[in-house]
Formats: sequence, structure tokens, C-alpha cells
Amino acid sequence: MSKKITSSWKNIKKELLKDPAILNEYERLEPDYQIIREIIKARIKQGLSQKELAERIGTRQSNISRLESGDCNPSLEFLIKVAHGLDKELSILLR
Amino acid sequence: MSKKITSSWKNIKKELLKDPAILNEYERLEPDYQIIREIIKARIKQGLSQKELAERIGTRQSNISRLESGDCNPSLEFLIKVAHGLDKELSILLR
DNA sequence: AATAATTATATCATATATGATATAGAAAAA
DNA sequence: TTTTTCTATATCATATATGATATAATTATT
Repeated sequence: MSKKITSSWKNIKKELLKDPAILNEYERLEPDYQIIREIIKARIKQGLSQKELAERIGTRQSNISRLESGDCNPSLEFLIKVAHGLDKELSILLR
Repeated sequence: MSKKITSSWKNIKKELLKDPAILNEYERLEPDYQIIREIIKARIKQGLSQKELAERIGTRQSNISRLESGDCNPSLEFLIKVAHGLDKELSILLR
């Protein structure tokens, strides 16, 4: 049942992205989420679960999930904390 | 009168930074504010006032000042807006 | 020096990020 | 399949970022 919903959502997304305007907007936002993908990649690479990463920085698994899911506007401080939890530094530049 | 207060604050800061522990913490935070310095530099370079930059991104001069003063924890979205106001892209990486 | 322009600070209301708990859903392991 | 582990989502309380206005302080211009 719920599987059907998930599948159909994926189909809907697929259909939506055929619309050039939507695809364009979708890709325009991409760079903003580059850092999110990097965080996920680094976490996986280090074999950490969201829960473990959360514990390292004194927060909860659900908050890491929220960040990784991309439906939020994280603060600089939070991003820095997460980076440190991954033994990395956050590097931010203008270009 | 108020000039005296300002001066004495500067002196207090100067005195505080003689304390190695405080100096250390002060410098540890530095990297986080690299992006702030870059923003200020770019704005000045383009001959923009805080007010003009603020208008470009639909906010107010005082909010730009607050950002540049460093006594805040800006959101990713706000930083991106400011970058765009400077015709730049924000680039964030883990390293 | 006087005026104007720019920046910093204070304050308040409001929007929203975060902390937190619970739980559903998905994936992996047994 | 059953159990366990991991991730996503919902919700609420609270902390805080932001929008906004006013004004002080600083700096530049004349």
C-alpha cells in the first residue's frame, strides 16, 4: 500500500522533471545542496550512522536526518558542528 | 563620554587577548568568520554600501551590519542571498 | 566646523531552526 | 519471516535568526 504511494511519487517527480521550467529550477537549487551531499557522502564513507554522528555533536538522529533530507535551512553553526563531527572543516568561499 | 566607553572596550578586549586561553579560543573561531570577511571585502570592492546591498536582496542595512559584525549565526539561505547580492556564488565544501 | 552619508547598536515582533520524543518506514541481518 | 538496525517523518517547545524601525556613533564631504 504505502509502497504504491512511494512509487507513484517517484513517477510524479519523474514526470515533473520533464517540464523544462521545473527541471531548470530544480537544477538551479542544486549547488545549495552540494554541501548536504558531501556531508552524507563523508558520513557513509566513515561508516557512521546518523545516530552516531548525532551523538558526536550532541544532537539527535532525527535532526541529522532533517538536515540530510534537505528540507531545512541550516545555520552556519550547525553545519560547522556537523563538519567537525566528521573530523572535517567547513570551507566557505565566494566565487 | 561615549567615546570613552568605546575606547575602554577596546582596551578591555586588548587586555583579554593577553590571556592565552582567550586568545586561543578567539583564533579558533576565526575560520568560521572567513566568509564574513570575504563578504565585506567583496562589498567594498564593488563600491556598495550596506544599504545598497541590503536593497538588492530585500533586507535592511541593519541586518547586513549585524551579519558583518559577526555577532550572529546566519542561516545558509541568508548567506546565499547575500552572495547573490554581490553577484557571486557561495561555495561550501568539507575538507 | 557643519552637514551628509555610512555603519553600529538597541529593541521588538515574527518566522523558523533546533532539540527532543515518538513512531513509521525501509533496509539489513539473523 | 522475524528481528534488528537505520532512516524518515510528525509534532511540540524553545531558542534564535531575521525583518523592521529608530537612533547612536562613526566617517566622509563640503
